[in-house]
Amino acid sequence: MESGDELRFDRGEATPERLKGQFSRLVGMTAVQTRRVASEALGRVGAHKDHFVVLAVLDEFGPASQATLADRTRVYRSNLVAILDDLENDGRIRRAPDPADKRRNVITITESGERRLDELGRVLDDVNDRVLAPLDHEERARLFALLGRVNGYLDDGFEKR
Amino acid sequence: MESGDELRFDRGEATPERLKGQFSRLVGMTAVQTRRVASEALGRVGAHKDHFVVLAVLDEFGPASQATLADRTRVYRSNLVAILDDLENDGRIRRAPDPADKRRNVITITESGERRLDELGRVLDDVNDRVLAPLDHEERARLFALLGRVNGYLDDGFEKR
DNA sequence: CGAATGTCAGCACTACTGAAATCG
DNA sequence: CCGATTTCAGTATTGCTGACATTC
Repeated sequence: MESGDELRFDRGEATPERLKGQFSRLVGMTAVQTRRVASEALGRVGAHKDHFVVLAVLDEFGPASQATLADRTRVYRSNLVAILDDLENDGRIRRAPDPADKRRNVITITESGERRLDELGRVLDDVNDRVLAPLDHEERARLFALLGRVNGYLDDGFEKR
Repeated sequence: MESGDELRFDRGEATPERLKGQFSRLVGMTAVQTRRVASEALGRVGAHKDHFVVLAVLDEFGPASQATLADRTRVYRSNLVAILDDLENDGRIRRAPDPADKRRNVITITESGERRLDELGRVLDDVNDRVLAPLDHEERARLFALLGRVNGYLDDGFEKR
């Protein structure tokens, strides 16, 4: 057996350590553990992952209907309803019927929502720092770039629904 | 504002694109999509993610009790039962009471199980190739190394239960 | 009429907890 | 008696589907 290789995912007949070559397992375990840290930290301030996502795209793209909000956040329209209920009850967003199209609601972030976004952003930045602690600045950038390319490819080249 | 950086996850006051700097979101979305491809491919041959994992560690570490098998695979003991039921019914493993300790079962992979392992390994290798298509050989190795370090850190430094 | 929108109800899957029964 | 092992029952969360009423 040849040695020296950091990791083996190349097609060998009977690979000794098959598990470590499985990307689905590696990325899956990392995601589960990262999610646990993130949702625990968010839960401590009474927030949910999607609260941040919705506020972030509202801040970045401006007011929008729930349908386009669902597209931008990748949160399903059906699940978005409860998230917006939460945010509305806390005064983080406004949900007003669109006069131009009575089917739609126009969702707008409030100033309270902007503050909340900053708060949640700090919480998640801290989570990032803790989870990515073993990597230095440059390595984190490389990891983001590589994962981002895989993710983008799965979105596009793999056909959407 | 400096430019030219591929991605920004460094702490800037009001980062314009906050979403793209969130590791939890990036790794989460990638994991979900990768899992979909993997479990679809495995489902086409009537298999489950954990079937492969269990067979792989049995092949690598040899016969073991369900408890140690659960530790090695990171499949919960409670969930492991059904997985072993499946594999046993298909003749992929043998489950025999341990004479030395009547609480335990000794799980052993059969020759049919070895063949199944090879088959599932090929299926998952193919999934890897399809999911990681946008990355060349070297980039895949880098991604594995980086993700592996984060994952290992979350296992150790973050304490286990 | 067909299509889009917000909403609700529910399903599937995964990760996880708790407890009972058996045995060391 | 305490602890470990297998098993079962059930929970929580997430991603996802389908249907319905309203409106374009």
